[in-house]
Amino acid sequence: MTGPDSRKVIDIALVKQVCSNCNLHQLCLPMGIDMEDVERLDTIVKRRRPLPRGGYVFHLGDEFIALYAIRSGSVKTYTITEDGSEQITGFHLPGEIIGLDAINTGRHPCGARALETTSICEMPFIRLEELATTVPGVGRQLLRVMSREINAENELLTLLGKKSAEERLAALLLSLSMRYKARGFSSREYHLSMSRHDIGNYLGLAVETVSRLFTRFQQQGLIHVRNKYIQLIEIEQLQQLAGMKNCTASS
Amino acid sequence: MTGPDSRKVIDIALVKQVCSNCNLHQLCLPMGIDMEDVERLDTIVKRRRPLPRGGYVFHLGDEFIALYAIRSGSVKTYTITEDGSEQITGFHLPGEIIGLDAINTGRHPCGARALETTSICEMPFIRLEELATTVPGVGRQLLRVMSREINAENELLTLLGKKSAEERLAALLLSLSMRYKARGFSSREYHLSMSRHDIGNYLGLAVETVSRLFTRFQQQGLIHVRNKYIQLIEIEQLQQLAGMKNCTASS
DNA sequence: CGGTCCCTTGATATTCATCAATATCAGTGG
DNA sequence: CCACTGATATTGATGAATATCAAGGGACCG
Repeated sequence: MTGPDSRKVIDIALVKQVCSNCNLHQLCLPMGIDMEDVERLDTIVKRRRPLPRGGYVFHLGDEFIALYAIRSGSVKTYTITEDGSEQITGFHLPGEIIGLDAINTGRHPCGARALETTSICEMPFIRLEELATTVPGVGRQLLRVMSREINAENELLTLLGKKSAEERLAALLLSLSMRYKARGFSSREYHLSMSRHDIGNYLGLAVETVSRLFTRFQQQGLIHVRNKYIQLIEIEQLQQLAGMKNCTASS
Repeated sequence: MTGPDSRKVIDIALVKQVCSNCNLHQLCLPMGIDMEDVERLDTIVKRRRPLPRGGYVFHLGDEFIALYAIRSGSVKTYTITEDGSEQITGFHLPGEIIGLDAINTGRHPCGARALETTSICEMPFIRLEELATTVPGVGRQLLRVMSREINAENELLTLLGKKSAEERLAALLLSLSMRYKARGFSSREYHLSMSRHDIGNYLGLAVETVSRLFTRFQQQGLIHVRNKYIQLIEIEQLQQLAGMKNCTASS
């Protein structure tokens, strides 16, 4: 740590530590904002030390101070029902912003925990609002991100309201696949950072059902799973499965 | 209509046609914005003629031009899945704002139809954004409204993911009750503007299940239903039912 | 190397959807 | 006012999807 090139190492680390150099530019808050303004955004973003698996980004009921962007790793957000059981409301990948649901009440109505070692960018909301008044693009983008969030939840609603267990799992696997792809990772294989339990919770299914579906999909040659590592073999068939169920012989 | 006091009648109608005099002030966009600024908001709000039952506020896929506030009546928003079936994503009462999910893509990812004769206020989004840059309160309130929407959807997610049919219906009835109350109507009795089919669709249940639950609740003396008119008799028991299921003899 | 959590698999139970028949309601026109 | 029509709602019988219960195997961690 004190060798001749330690300064250089630190420099590289620092360079990576700003929005303008972040490869998630196109997904995160800076999207559609020009360079000059991104630099102003940079001044208010704080980086926190990496969170271990299971660490809290924020707790349920915490006072709302900041929005959080995921830099690397993954996070689950969840609420707790009156009877004490947890409902996971989302799995979040790098470039996504969490905490938006706290703006309304000033307290976090959900909690957020890291599913693996995770780096977070903290954006104090007051500073962000200030910035929004001087930089119109920031306000606009903030609205867009929130709108996107509403869209995502609408999709999940449809999933939980109308779809079978099969369709739900296929949809989740494909959703993760597409989102990893958008982030420059493989869309054919990835690491499931969440437990089977979490998947079941999120999809409104029992753990056992999820487990059975994994084995069945594998037997059908659609996927290949080995613990947390998954390969999607027949993506098209999965899409069929996720989308339309009553299409065995018809249409 | 052409009697001596017709002018007065018209005047009253006109007076009611502005945000500053709207009794939904505390729920709608003007919430927390001071009088002066509300008047500026007034200048961009357009009132449309009342929509008949079944009329469209906007269609699925329509270009996004404006947000819409409900002035009176009620509206359902819905998406259509790939296989053509509809998923209702919300029932909306006076004071609520719809269309927020279109900001992201510039197109409405859901449709919106009146459940009964309904009056709507149209707020062109460009004008609203302009206003937000000059009046910070407007931008802040817009974010808050969106945040509230995300919260509402999170609750629905929990409902669809974890709760039994009984719990879901009880929760919906109570939600409507509370929302009517906040609008100055009775929380003990109200008019169900949506069909049983819509209720089932929204809650992820078959129509028949909804119907059976209504009769069962009635037999248990919890409610009294007659067609679309409903009275909540045992609100506390309904809350029990909506919240925690495994509490018959235990805890 | 032992403990604990996580995952898988099988047997059974339950909830709710589906199918089918009737009943009721809201219009429409005779 | 009444009969007629289609939409909407209720009710019963049956079945399928999925939860629950129970037990064993495997992975991860100190």
